[in-house]
Amino acid sequence: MAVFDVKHVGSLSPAVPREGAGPSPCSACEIRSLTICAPLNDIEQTQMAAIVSTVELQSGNPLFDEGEPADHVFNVTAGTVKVYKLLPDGRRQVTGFLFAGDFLGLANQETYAYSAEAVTLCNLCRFPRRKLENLMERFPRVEQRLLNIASNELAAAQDQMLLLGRKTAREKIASFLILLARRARQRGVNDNPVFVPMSRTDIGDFLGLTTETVSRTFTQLKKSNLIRLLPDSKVELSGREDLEEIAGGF
Amino acid sequence: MAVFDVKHVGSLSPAVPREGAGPSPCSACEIRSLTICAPLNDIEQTQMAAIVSTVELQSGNPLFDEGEPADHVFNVTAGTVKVYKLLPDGRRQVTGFLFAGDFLGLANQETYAYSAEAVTLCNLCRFPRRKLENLMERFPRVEQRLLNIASNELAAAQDQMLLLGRKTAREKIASFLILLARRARQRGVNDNPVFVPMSRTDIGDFLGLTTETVSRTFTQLKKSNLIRLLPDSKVELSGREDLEEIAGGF
DNA sequence: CGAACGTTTGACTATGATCAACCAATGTGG
DNA sequence: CCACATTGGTTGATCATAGTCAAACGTTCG
Repeated sequence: MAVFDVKHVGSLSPAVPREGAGPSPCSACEIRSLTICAPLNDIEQTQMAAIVSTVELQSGNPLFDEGEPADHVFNVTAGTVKVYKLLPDGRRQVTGFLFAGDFLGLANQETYAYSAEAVTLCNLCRFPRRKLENLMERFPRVEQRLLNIASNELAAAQDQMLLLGRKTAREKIASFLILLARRARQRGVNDNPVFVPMSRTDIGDFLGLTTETVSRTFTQLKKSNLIRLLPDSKVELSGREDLEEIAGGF
Repeated sequence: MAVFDVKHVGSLSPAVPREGAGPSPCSACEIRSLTICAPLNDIEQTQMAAIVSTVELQSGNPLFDEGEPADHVFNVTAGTVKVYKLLPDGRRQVTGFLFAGDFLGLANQETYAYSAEAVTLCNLCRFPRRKLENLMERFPRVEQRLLNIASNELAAAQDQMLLLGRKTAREKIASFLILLARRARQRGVNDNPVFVPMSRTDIGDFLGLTTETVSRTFTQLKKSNLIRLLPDSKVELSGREDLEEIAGGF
């Protein structure tokens, strides 16, 4: 029993023109510039559409688990996904939150090296790994794009190591809020108040803190008039300048 | 005044055959299978040699600093390099140690996002970023190789996040020793006793600990008969099985 | 209405940091 | 050649940040 629904977007065989009368969802894709499909022209896009399927994932449901065969890669088109690793005794490290446009599933192992789970209701494009690799042979620009994405992720990972290894709880929370705001801005979403869809536990597992410390630090920042907690998981960054300074470790 | 010496390996212009009578150092390269040059055939290798120069770097000297224009990428051929990021007040996070075969300098920014410095006497191959990019257009296998390397680094970064965010000092030190041993093994070097060329400060900055805690944890492991500290910066992993368990968080 | 869950707050604790002294090895200059 | 300084490492005493354990509160959902 699958925990998510899958729909095929294009025809399965490149020889057959795409089925139905309407255009493939890809041509209407509003976030293409953010995805791995960004460098494709119309013809190439059609070939991409032929191997892609869309996935809808309810909040809290797994996309895949660490150790599973890594048969697919994904592009988030809506919602928020978290990726994490576990220790045998249950300690968890969230290594990233993914939003619309973000790519997911890069690995050269046969199996996923981490688990992925929906934080909110999500939509994703799903590519069979093998078929995408074949396509990349023909479209080197997609491979370049992927290398570009990987480089960015690597830089983000290094920032996160600095945060985890050397920042205080206050600096971690400030950095986190600034990060969410920046990422919202990148995809053209309102960045103040910023939408914070994940739980205190998830935030703690991302920042190397406990939920209690996350909660305490939020109230502390609130009392300093640097943030305001609004309804619907929104946080107003009242003292954005100061938050940036705290986040930067000044 | 440069802190490192540079020698050109091949001719500067691809039109002119490589200078001198002897073969380029690349054809004698003992660690090619570990580097970005691995997928090159002889002809391609010659073109690569034309843009490469070699760098020797004394222990403690910088290769580049965060914020500098990222004009070159590097491949370590001998010795150990550390890469790190700093906070304004001097707090440091070492994000990685690099050994023979390791690639260095990936970034899509105009500037380096981190600093790199020699831990021991080092040799490196230096590639002008722009010229390598041009070469990659012609040799897509090098780009694939680079994507492969980036994927591996990303997986390693996620492991390190788990370590920094969720492991105890004891688990961090055990993980570190196991990591050094595994990496030594990968490049065909004796992995027990393992060579630990970096200082306690560097280890602490890599693991998110202070030098004192690193030192105390070493003595603690020593008293548990899991390791022995040998001369010449060697550490014997006496209880390797147990160390693996501790490192894994059991 | 009650159960379950996520969040907040409080009291106390523990892990690792800080501050400080000491030791061993290495290098320098008289 | 030896006194001395410097550096890296170890150990000790104390402290502070964040973790643990616990309780209460508010929301949401059967």
